[in-house]
Amino acid sequence: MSNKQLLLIDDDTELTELLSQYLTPQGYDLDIVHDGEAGIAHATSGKHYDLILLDVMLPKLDGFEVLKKLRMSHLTPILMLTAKGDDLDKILGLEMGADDYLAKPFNHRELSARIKALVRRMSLLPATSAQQNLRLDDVELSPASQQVLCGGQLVELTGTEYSILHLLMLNHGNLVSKEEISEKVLGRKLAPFDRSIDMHVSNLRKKLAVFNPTEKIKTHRGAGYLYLVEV
Amino acid sequence: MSNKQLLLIDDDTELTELLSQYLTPQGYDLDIVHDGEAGIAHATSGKHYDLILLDVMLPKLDGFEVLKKLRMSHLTPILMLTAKGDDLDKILGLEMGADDYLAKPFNHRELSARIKALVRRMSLLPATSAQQNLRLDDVELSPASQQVLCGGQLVELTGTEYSILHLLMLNHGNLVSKEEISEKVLGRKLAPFDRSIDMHVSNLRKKLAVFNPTEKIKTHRGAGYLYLVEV
DNA sequence: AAGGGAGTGTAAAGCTTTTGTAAATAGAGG
DNA sequence: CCTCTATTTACAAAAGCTTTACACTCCCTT
Repeated sequence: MSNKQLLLIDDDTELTELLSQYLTPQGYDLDIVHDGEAGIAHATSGKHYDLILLDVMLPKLDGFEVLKKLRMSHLTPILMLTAKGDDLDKILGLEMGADDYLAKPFNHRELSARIKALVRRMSLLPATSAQQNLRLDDVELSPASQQVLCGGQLVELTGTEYSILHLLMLNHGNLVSKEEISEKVLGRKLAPFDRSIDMHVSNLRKKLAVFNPTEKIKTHRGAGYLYLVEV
Repeated sequence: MSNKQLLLIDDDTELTELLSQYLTPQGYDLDIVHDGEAGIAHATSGKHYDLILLDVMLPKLDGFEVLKKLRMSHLTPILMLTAKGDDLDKILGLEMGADDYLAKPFNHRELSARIKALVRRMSLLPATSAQQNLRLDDVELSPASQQVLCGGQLVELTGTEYSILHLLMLNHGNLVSKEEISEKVLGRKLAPFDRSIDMHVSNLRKKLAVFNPTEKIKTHRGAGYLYLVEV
């Protein structure tokens, strides 16, 4: 299982065939689908992908739509491919959350190098922990299903609550500022009188307290929040 | 959150000037150097950079050399720029550890989008809790969680108390004036009859004494405070 | 050695800022 | 239109910072 798992979403079967032949010998396991809906289905199926190669021109759901939907829940690196050499496409793609962009027709070795660079970058850092289940005391969070169990009981969280809990748990024992939560979870800068984070944390505490009244999220006034760990 | 710190290494002053004008308003702080050696010097100076923009054609030490040297010790994302649109160049750069590669002349918006993508990707990773814990005798201070343990027990400090203790511990054995405390911790000049610092120090002593009655903060009348260390 | 001013310790009060949370509102997706 | 979430609003409560007040201490002066 040391092979890197890639998901290729492209309707050009000639190209996918070629890439498969090219990338497989280099130590990649390639899943190939030919339309946007299938792409989403695979990417969210629970299987872990190290990288997603995403074509822009796709049947059913175009690449940008796929990107947007995936980014709502997944942080998997995405490299976009497009037939158009159009700059606007690039910029849109990158600003919407893609990690890299390559215009067709591309040099296979460049694609390979870019894949390698992205995978290397991601694996150098504890980013993989973002995909792993997290368990702290009686709270268990599973990124694959986006579910949280507290003492074995399912806790019904909204997407945002889940993301905040995930961020806090990833950084357990470390202070996480509201600025950071806002930028990483809500994707925007924290505005002066924005109380959203407070509300989400409040709701999160309320939901967790149903199963275990022990306070897990500590407030550091003026600084942020901290997920407590047993010492 | 504060501005992202970029290091631009390029000998083309016209271009660096242009990029500076283009990127600064977008919320980046740009340090610019014009040769490879200075680039290495800056990158390894201890200052944290979120991203390094590196030209290939450089005086003294070319971009690939800089890349190779930097990668021996640093994982800072590197985006390479080059005048040649040569695919081989790109591949080489990426394989040597660059994270992205852009050929000149490039569209500024594409550069901006690629910078944003890299910075975004990096900042999604767990916060760098690089700051080191400080431990003096039985007092242990952890910058990551902004918590203080005394004899293994958590001491509940306010933000200001924590900051003052941090400052004193950093300068343990050295006198720290009230002026300095006021400016570094409270962010203002010490006013004539301001007793705030005295109060904070008083509270700090009181809280630390709960766990260990040994006096740790000594007053130097008319001069400041001093964190005592065992000899 | 006594007196007194300046600096310090600290309790308590006052004030400001931040946070918790219920409730209203806005918005997305059916 | 209904439902589920996210955000905004509003207000109370809490926490923290500063000010005030007064006792005490150091040290210089006489």
